[in-house]
Amino acid sequence: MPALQPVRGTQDLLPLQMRRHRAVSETARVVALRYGFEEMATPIFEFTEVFQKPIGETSDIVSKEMYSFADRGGEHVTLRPENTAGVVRAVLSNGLTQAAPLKFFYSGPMFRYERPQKGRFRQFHQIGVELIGVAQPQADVEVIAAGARILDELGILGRTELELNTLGDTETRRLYREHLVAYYAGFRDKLSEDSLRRLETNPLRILDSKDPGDIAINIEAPEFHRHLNPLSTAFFDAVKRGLDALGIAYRLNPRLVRGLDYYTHTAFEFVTRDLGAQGTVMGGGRYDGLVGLMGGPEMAGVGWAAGIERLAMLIEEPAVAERPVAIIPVGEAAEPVALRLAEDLRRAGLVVDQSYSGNLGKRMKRANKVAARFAVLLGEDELARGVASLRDLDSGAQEEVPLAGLTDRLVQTR
RNA sequence: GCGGGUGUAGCUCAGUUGGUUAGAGCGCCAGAUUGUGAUUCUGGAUGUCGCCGGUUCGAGCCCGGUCACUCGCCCCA
Repeated sequence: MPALQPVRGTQDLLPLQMRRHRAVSETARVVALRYGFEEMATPIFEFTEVFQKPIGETSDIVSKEMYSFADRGGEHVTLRPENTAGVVRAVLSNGLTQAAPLKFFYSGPMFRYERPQKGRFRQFHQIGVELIGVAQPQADVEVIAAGARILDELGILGRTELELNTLGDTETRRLYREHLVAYYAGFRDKLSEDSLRRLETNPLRILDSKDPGDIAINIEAPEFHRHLNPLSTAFFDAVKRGLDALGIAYRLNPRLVRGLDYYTHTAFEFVTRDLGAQGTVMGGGRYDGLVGLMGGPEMAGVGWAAGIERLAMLIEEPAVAERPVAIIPVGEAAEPVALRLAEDLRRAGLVVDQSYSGNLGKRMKRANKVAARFAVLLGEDELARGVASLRDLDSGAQEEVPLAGLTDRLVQTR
């Protein structure tokens, strides 16, 4: 039995779970389309450099979580750990910068070499939207609104809370970072090991530390909002006003930072308490500067990504699609008739289940197992009279229906 | 990468201070019912006790290692 195991951190999506995934990605796709985001897809692997610089050399993702390898031609490629960099690469590769604003929706697998946990996998799936080429705060508001709408249509908006913060523009961020490093430098002997490391890699992260000693130090740390320049403040105010106007509730969280280097201004996360340690269900923000960083023109951008597995764990069991009609031939002579009838019904759009062997009792059991709504019984005596016995499997009522009118009859009962 | 917990049938889980043929429920298969399912009754099959090694007369149980899952840290979706 322990024969073949899936690779650590990967999982099979059997029909039960696949239905949940499909419900999430399909709901998201339909809603995103209403907001004007068009579906697109990029390759699941790219040249390593596509991710390296944008995400940041010091980020956890690039420094220790990427599936990178040299292919047979010696090219250094990486399984995508996230999709924003890939989308921006596609924009540049296809010369789409002239067509801004660009609005994209995507859905697909991502790969990170992390320690698996509840709601955390090495191959996982994300849905996401990107709005590229709009520097106005309305874009942030629309992107967040689309996310909230999707969560709402999935029936889980009430189980999440929107946390909001601003990272300021590039200038603000650079100055604040300098202040922070200067402040923490005075506590080198008191900071936790993790935070000492963060001081080198991403000092903003120290603000988010859970270490009691760090928390004490953080009380006196320079406050970010005091370093925001007027432009950044005005931008953030406009985003908040927009959300207020739409009635989208949020909680300001000055400690909310993003793991990826390319974020500026708005940062947000929809979090839940229902998934243990992996509370973030959707996260994103503004990334002005990313397009330029990747070699394109200076171009604004804002977007989010959400984990399909995490969302799938939160939603109600999706209803199974349409219940099938079970075709049950009795005797050799009925087999070809049943085969044709099944085709006719399918052509008419009905879901049809066929049984392959066994006596009538066995085939009825199968019909029951696949949750068939009706069973169509075709025996010698029915054939002789050009009829079929139509059995309602819920009520048990059974009647004879002329074969010629069977399709119409079943289509009407859908 | 660090710390804790758990691995027994397809699934959920019992299994006494180490003791001889390892159990239950559900599911599965068959029969009661050779043209009528989901109910009921009767019967049946299924295990490298996660894996490797050690201790012991004897290991599902104790010890070491390993793999997987899981919870927390880290990080994030």
